[in-house]
Amino acid sequence: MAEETKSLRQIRLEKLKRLREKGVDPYPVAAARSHLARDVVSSFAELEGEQVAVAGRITAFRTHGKASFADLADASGKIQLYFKSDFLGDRFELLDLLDLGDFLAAAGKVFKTKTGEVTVAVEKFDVLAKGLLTPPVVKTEKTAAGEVVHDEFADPEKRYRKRYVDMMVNEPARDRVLTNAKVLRAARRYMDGEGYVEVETPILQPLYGGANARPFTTYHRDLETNLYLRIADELYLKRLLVAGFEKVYEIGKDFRNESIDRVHYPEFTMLEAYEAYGDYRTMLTLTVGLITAAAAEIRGTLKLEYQGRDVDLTPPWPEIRMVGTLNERMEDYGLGDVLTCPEKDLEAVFRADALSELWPKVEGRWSRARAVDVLFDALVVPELWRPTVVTDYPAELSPLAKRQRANPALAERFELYIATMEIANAFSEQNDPEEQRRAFEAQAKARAAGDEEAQQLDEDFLEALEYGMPPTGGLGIGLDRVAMILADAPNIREVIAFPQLRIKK
RNA sequence: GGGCCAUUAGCUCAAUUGGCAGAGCAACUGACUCUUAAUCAGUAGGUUACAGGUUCGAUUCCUGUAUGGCCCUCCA
Repeated sequence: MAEETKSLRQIRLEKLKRLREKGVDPYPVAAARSHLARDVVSSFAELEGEQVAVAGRITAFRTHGKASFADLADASGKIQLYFKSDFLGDRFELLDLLDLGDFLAAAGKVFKTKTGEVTVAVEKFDVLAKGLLTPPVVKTEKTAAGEVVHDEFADPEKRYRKRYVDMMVNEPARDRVLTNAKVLRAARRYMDGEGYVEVETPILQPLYGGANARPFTTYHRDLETNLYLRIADELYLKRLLVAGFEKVYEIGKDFRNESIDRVHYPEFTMLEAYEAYGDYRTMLTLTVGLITAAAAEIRGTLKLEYQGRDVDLTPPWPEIRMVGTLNERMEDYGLGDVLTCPEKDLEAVFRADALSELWPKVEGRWSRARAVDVLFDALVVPELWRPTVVTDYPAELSPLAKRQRANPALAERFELYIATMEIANAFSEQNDPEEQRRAFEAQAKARAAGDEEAQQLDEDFLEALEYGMPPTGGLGIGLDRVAMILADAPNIREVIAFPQLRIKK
């Protein structure tokens, strides 16, 4: 600990000691509170002249000799306190022993100052928790142009490492985490309202499946076996459809052992839902309903701004066909259809100057489907700003989905993109055990060829399918990303309360 | 894994060509009984991320390391 920190802390320790010498308990068990800060302000008309008791953290002091003002912040907002020696007598001197960051309870009459600020004229106050460390002092100035933040606690590393300090002093940081909580609540409310049953399936799994990703591995001592942290809930939720459940959903963390960037985080929150007798169109209706309901509930509008650009969530959302759109975009290369053209021609496209930078993405694990996926990601996805539903994915990229009857090369599947982020992914779920086995075997082949993210063959899941699973629509929604959109968060870590950083040695 | 950039007081940031490391906020002392980035006067606070190198002299130039950010790569 730096010398300077020690001395600031030392000063506070001495104040703590002096409080105790004066018979003040700096850490009492409980506090009486009659009103939230915001409610005192909003109900001023009724509360003027009435006694209130508020409690919170001291965020500012403005002393004037025998009178002092302080700002007291609780979860609802801020209220100004007015300490006057006439009201407080000997207790007024205790103010010298208070610091920014301390928790305080204060009781007194509500009034409005000369300058019009709703304030509590404190007649009695109690220390609730003495702080020993000095929080960063962030001040906001009200100007004609709006609020200006001074000395903002803004260093990304400090903010993420001491997230409780970040959220203590930066209200927007707190709000983004709160928005995440609201998304969870809105999603549950919507799914429950649609008659879905919320279930829990294993996080520790003997085999991982349901997505293409590298897992985290752990070891169970008593079972004497390696287990994986799930990368998806999918295969267990489908077993529940075999079991006789018809509408199930799960909200939980999935774990994928990949790097962190603006939109990816190794433990992220996924909503998965499965509906018997539904298909991917059923799940699209559900997705639109859930996301618009969440936006309306949390933001009060469907017309949002994300990172300075308008995002209108008003349905219907445009639909584009993945392969069809790509074919249009690739007309200059004279391929015709990327799914049926000679594979050599498709490969040649990656040698063309304009696309040569994409070659490393397919080199070494070439397949037509992968090539199509890479091209779509590079050429089309960056343009998908407004909510866009993408259909007609190659079946090969969708091993857990049913094939389209009219065109077996394509899967019954959609992905939803908003602000170029993949938000949702849904299929008509494969329920033919033999088709499913073939798809798994193709994955096993890709795996053997070096694709570390290809899926494993899950015999128990296949056995479950052999008992019969009804035709089913399935859906996954990345809830952190929904929260990003609704919180206007530039980075997925902003909506996560305690994002992981490298351990500092 | 690769490229670029950053790291100075508790917090936010300066420091000219390589020449005594500064300011605001916070803290401390004092003044002030309606302030709100309160104000005014004063005081204290530093291993310039870490380890080396070049130099009479390094916050500054060089090398390495650590951590972080952004952009690539991979996952949703």
